[in-house]
Amino acid sequence: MRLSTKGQYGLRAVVDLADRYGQGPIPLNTVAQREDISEHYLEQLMSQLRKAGIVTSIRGAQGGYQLARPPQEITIAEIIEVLEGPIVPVDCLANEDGCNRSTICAAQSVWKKLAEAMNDVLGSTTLADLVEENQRLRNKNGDFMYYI
Amino acid sequence: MRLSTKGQYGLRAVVDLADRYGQGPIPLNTVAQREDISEHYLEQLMSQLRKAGIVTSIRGAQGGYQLARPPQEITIAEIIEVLEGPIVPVDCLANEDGCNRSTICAAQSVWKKLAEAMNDVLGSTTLADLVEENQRLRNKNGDFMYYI
DNA sequence: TTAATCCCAACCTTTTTACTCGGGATTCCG
DNA sequence: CGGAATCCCGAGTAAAAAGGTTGGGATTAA
Repeated sequence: MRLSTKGQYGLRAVVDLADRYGQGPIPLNTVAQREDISEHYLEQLMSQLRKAGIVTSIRGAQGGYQLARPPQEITIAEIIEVLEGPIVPVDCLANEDGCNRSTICAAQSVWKKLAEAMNDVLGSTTLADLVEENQRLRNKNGDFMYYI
Repeated sequence: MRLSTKGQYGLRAVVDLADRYGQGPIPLNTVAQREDISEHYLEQLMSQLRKAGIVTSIRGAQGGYQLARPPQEITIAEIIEVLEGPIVPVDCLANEDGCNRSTICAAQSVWKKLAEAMNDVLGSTTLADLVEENQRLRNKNGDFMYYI
């Protein structure tokens, strides 16, 4: 019932990008350092996110990654789905064919309700919400950021 | 983001017992056969559920397992917690100490909301609800059961 | 006494996780 | 133009978790 580090790292990295949206491409090594994630490993996650259209990349010197869309248009559900697959507690909800017991399995009803609740939360939260949360945390910590 | 088979099998087995609550102990092999689960593997799960006070066992011939309490007093959350650990999407919510980034990590806010939603669903559904659902499914399938 | 049952610990195989490694392709900058 | 900074890609790998299996011991009803 846990996310793997892919989902956790991936979200942190994307929030990091969201925090700097509009400031041009951010090289991966700075994200990796700030978030304390292995750069090479993070690279693999970013590759998936790029192919899914969540971030874009610019190669070469002064290159890096940036969000493909404004933070308020990217939900957490989208990000997690890319990195962890469909947001469902059991496989038989994800596979079109379903499990062979679906017509006789009461358990499925509770898994359906659970899947719905999870998607509600993750689908209604956007990166903009987390950027705002970050702002709030920074203020609370008296750790103000000065932008030039 | 998926339950392991422990949670899935375990719930199915317990629902099976709930369906027969009040009929005395049910031997494990009949549950295993009905639910199509390896008997020895299921045994390990039942052992955990017994130690957690969800089922009781009676040894010897004519023995078996039964619910320790009426179905309406056992939530799905309880069962899943025994078999899968705390119902949280990330470890840093489960460990008392939390992660070392907790004061600066916006991601945690969304994981908290998610954990809450999951616990709401699983904590408000009881085995009685699933027994009822089973009844409904049986009726829909025209598969009536006759009890002697 | 015997068959049915639960109880327990150890072992095993496969898959997944969480990386690391090495090198190639682009692009900016001086 | 050359070199440094980047992203891109595929393979390899060690450790952990998943999903069991095996074998035997303890209890109890009939």
